[in-house]
This record gives sequence, C-alpha cells and structure tokens, in this order.
Amino acid sequence: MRRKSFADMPCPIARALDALGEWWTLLILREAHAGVRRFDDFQEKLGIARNILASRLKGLVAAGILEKRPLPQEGVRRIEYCLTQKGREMGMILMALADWGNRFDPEGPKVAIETIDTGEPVRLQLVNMTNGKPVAPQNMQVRRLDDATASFIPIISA
Amino acid sequence: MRRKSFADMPCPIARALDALGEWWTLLILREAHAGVRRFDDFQEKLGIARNILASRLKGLVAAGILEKRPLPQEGVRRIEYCLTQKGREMGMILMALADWGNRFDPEGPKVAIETIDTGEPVRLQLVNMTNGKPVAPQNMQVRRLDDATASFIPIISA
DNA sequence: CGGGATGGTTGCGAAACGAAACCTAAACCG
DNA sequence: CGGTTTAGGTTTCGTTTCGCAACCATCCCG
Repeated sequence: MRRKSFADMPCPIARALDALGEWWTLLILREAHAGVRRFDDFQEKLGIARNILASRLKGLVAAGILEKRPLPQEGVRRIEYCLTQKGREMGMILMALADWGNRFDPEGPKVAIETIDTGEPVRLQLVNMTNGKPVAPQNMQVRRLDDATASFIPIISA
Repeated sequence: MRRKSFADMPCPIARALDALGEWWTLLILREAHAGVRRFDDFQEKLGIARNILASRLKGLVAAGILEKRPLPQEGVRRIEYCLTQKGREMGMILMALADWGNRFDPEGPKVAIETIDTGEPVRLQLVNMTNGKPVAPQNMQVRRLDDATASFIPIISA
C-alpha cells in the first residue's frame, strides 16, 4: 500500500499538508526562507540524506513552491533552488510553528520573536481585514464557497 | 536506521515538527479542533488505519497536546481525547495552513475564512504586541536568548 | 590528463505505513 | 446464562519510505 495522499481531500489544510507534510519538507523550507539555495548547503545544514533531499526538492519544484534555476555563468555548474511567490508566502506557517514551539516547549531553546528595528515582541494574530482589528479564535469560521452542500470542512474554534 | 528525530535541534520549528510532523498528525488535530474526541470518530472521518491512529494518539498524549479521559458513567466504556491548552493553542498553525492552502491551491476547494458574526474576511498577520500594529515580515527576526554564541536559528524574512 | 567541486543516483537494510483480521472488556438482550 | 453489540484498541503481514554510504556525471582548472 502506498502512503495515503491528502491531495483529493476537500480541505485546504489537507491539501497543504499533501505538499508540505512529509518528513524534512518544512525544515528544507525553513532553510530556504533563511536564504539557502544550493543542494549541498541544504544537505550540510540539515544533515539530511542526499537522496531524500533530492526527492523533496523535486517534489517542492513540482508543487510550485521552489524553482530550479541553473546559473550558467558561475564557473562550475551551479543550480539554485529559489522560493517562488507561493513558497515565500508560506512563511506564516513557519512563523506559527516557531511561535508555538517557542511557547510550549519547555526544553527548547528560548527565542525572541521580535521586530528588527525596535526589538518589540511580535506574535501572530487573526485580524479582521476590513477594519484591521484582532479577531478572537472563537469568532472565526471556515466556510465552503463552491459547493455548499458538500462535506463540511472541519475547523478550528480554538 | 530509525527515522531521524528533530527533537534535539536547537530550533523551535524543528522541535514543533518533531511532535506534529508525522503523516496524519496535523489532520488528527484538525479534527480535534473541530470537536472530534473519540477513537472511532477520528478513524471514520479521516479514513486512517486504526493502528496508525492509535500510534498518533499515543504520541500526542505523550507530547501533552491531547489528554486521554475515560468517561466511566457513560454506559459502555468511552474514552475521550481532548485538546490540552498546548493543543488548543496550535490552532494558529492550522489557520496558517488553511489560509495558505486556500490562496495557493487553484485545484482546491475555495473557502472563506471569516468572522462568524459579520462574515468579514480574516487573515493571519504579524502584530507588534506593544502597540498592536501589523509588522512587515521583513522587519521581523528570531533571536536566540539562552546562548547567544550557539548555532543560528535560521529564519524567515518572507 | 588528474584532480576538485557540484549535484545528484543507486543499493541495501531498517523503520514506518496501510489494510484487514483479531482481541478484550463491558453492556445489553432474551 | 449465552450471544451479540459497542468501543477501543493490538497483531500480522506486505509495501513504501527513510537513512546511509558508495558511486556516478559534468564541468572546470592546472
């Protein structure tokens, strides 16, 4: 039996996890967000096996999250794996993981998530986009638009 | 070879993924946030194999994300898996996944993430906690507090 | 031509995953 | 009392994925 895919589930979380949920994938993207672009750099910083890294990079390129760019004029052949727009915009997911890990892992390293200029603390919040005000998690829903009678998308009243 | 653990990496993202990053785990927690509490309900809603579900639930209880509660007076024996505080507070991670999946998966179901009372759109934002103002991702850093000379925690200037 | 750098692929053993069958204990049913 | 149902798992077994090390293919340099 092949490992079950989440790609055909009618839920944006499931479909996101189908692209991001394999072991190592989000750590590769953490490095990408930190500026890493080259195969050997990913490999060395993460300590991931080279075949697994190759497989993950291929998947992320296929998912449109990374883009493979050969740099022809660089002496030896060089290839860069660059974040696409889709890849850059999943920074919030990494932030949410970092924030939660930081607050709820007593053994973990303590980090400050803060502004660069003033060093003031930064957190993630739900914000009402029409008035910019914070929204309580209980006052939030995920509602299906395309086919109202189809299966409910379970979510999240923290 | 055992699959490599992220638990001893000095990064809150890696350590969070050590608890949340296995296949199925975040979907189980999506269901938990939607109100599911019982073994057979998780199993039926997700279509997950029972042995895998048992293993994931055990891990989540060990990680302090779910709490196992027997309900003695309920007729047959019933067991509930309830979110702890730690579990409830990772709703932001699910939100970030849902938001990203919703925006960047053209094949996926379109959903509205909105307030319940007024139906206004809701998004995740970085917020400066001292003044409540939004923070641009470029003006954000993750800085290590406990051992400034130790390995850099890569992050995230979306 | 002999390296070295870069970006992989191959082979193989060990875990993890998936499905179905099975088990346990308590209720309930007649 | 014996049989069935309900709930929550565990076992078994075959397939897939992971991890490691070794190897390979290009290109460039001297």
